[in-house]
Amino acid sequence: MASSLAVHSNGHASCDGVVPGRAPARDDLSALLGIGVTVTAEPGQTVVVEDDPIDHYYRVVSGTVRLYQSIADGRRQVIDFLSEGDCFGLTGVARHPCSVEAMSRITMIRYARRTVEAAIEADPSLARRLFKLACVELQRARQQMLLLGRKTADERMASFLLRLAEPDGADQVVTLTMSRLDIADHLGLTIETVSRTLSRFRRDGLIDLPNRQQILLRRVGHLKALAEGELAGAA
Amino acid sequence: MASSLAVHSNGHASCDGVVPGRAPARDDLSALLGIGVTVTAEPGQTVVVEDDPIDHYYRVVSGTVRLYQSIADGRRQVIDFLSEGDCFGLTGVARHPCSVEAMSRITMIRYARRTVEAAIEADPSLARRLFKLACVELQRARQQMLLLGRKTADERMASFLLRLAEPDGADQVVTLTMSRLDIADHLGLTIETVSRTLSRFRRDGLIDLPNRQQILLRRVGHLKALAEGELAGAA
DNA sequence: CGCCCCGTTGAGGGAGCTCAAAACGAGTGG
DNA sequence: CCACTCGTTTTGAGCTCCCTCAACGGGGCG
Repeated sequence: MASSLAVHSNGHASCDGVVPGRAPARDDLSALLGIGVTVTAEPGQTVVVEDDPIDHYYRVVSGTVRLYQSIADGRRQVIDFLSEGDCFGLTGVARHPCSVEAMSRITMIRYARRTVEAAIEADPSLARRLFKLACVELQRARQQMLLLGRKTADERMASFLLRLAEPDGADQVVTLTMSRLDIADHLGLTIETVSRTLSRFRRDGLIDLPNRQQILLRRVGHLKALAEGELAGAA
Repeated sequence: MASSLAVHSNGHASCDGVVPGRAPARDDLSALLGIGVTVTAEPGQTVVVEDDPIDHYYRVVSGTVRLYQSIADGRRQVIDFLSEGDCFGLTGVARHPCSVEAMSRITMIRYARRTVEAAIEADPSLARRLFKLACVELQRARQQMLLLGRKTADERMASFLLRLAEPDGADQVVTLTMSRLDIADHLGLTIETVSRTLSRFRRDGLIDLPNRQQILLRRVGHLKALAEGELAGAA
């Protein structure tokens, strides 16, 4: 299942602890690490396989990737979606906790694990920043645990849409970079439930669906109430 | 809902980023931080409230606590159970991502946030260790996401039992420090489903239930297969 | 044009939830 | 030692939300 990877230098690809760094800390590492190896991959290609030993650290330059875990019969949990500026493979554990797959044609910069460790050695403040990044990721993961463990399909969908929208505005347009299947596997639902829920949101005037990639949030307040579970017994 | 806390010095209590450190790194911090303030709490008392600003770092000395998140109508997701040697409140974010509640009479050592930050300043290697701790936590959180998003009730229960057992042996005795309700809220199930699942496991010879607090694992291999989702279509 | 993939919609079923009651265990007081 | 209470756990019966299975629709591409 692990596919080859279009790498500019050599064909090997592997990474690590998977602490995707979000925007706030984007530049920190790249400045310290200097030049890495540019790597590209095609949609569907596997960059990293779960449980592989960790050899590299990656930073996404363009395109989108998904982090996921899976079990025996193919069930899959999409942990997160990463895009430009996000990182993964920062190590704290020996083996990859997730597989990483390209969702589009992607470009990444790859650094050897030793390079990163040397940089940490050279600049101790780097470790602190990595720690903060990891804490933010942890917070995200825990919010997702609440979503997966205790929210209804409607609440999951609303939470997901609002997270994609991020900067709060009145009429938000959300552009989906992932398929319905990816969304389903991220929210612990089936593709049909995702589709049905979106359709019902549209009928109820919560959103518009101009096309398959875009969603217009019409009643953000209502969606927020839904996401927070405040409309528990409502139609 | 936030209750007072029996604190030896003053009555204030609050903490932070919640990176519970597991056994491997237990001693690291305490050695560096020196003496903290001893704090005790009674069963059911709230030590930290979600979204509170983070002021302290805690280390559990005795007893058990639960970390959880909750939403409007009282639904609750138990993130983790912490016991002797585990830590929480290591900061990387400004506000508590979880509430923390005592499950038994507990003793903790509390350090001011500044103390911890000064220690990090003094010994840069500390940040690296914190980072690794956070990565381990992240890995746990992600495994739980897979469990919550994609596993059946049986698989969740089996996974949970095996995680409590940890050091693999033939006939493992697991002692539960938490109620059925806590288990349910950790596994994203109801108390009834937890109870029914355990009863069925007993009928099927997978476990014994000598009393309400103890579980004897009889067929560990079978439980493992269940936990990994390898018995997807079996009775 | 025709194929294929993805998304949508429909009908029916089942795993787990809800509501309800009984069983159990621990603590308390007579 | 027993009677009583109270909280937790177990068990039962019915229902619901979401899943499964299946068919249809539409856009992209050869």
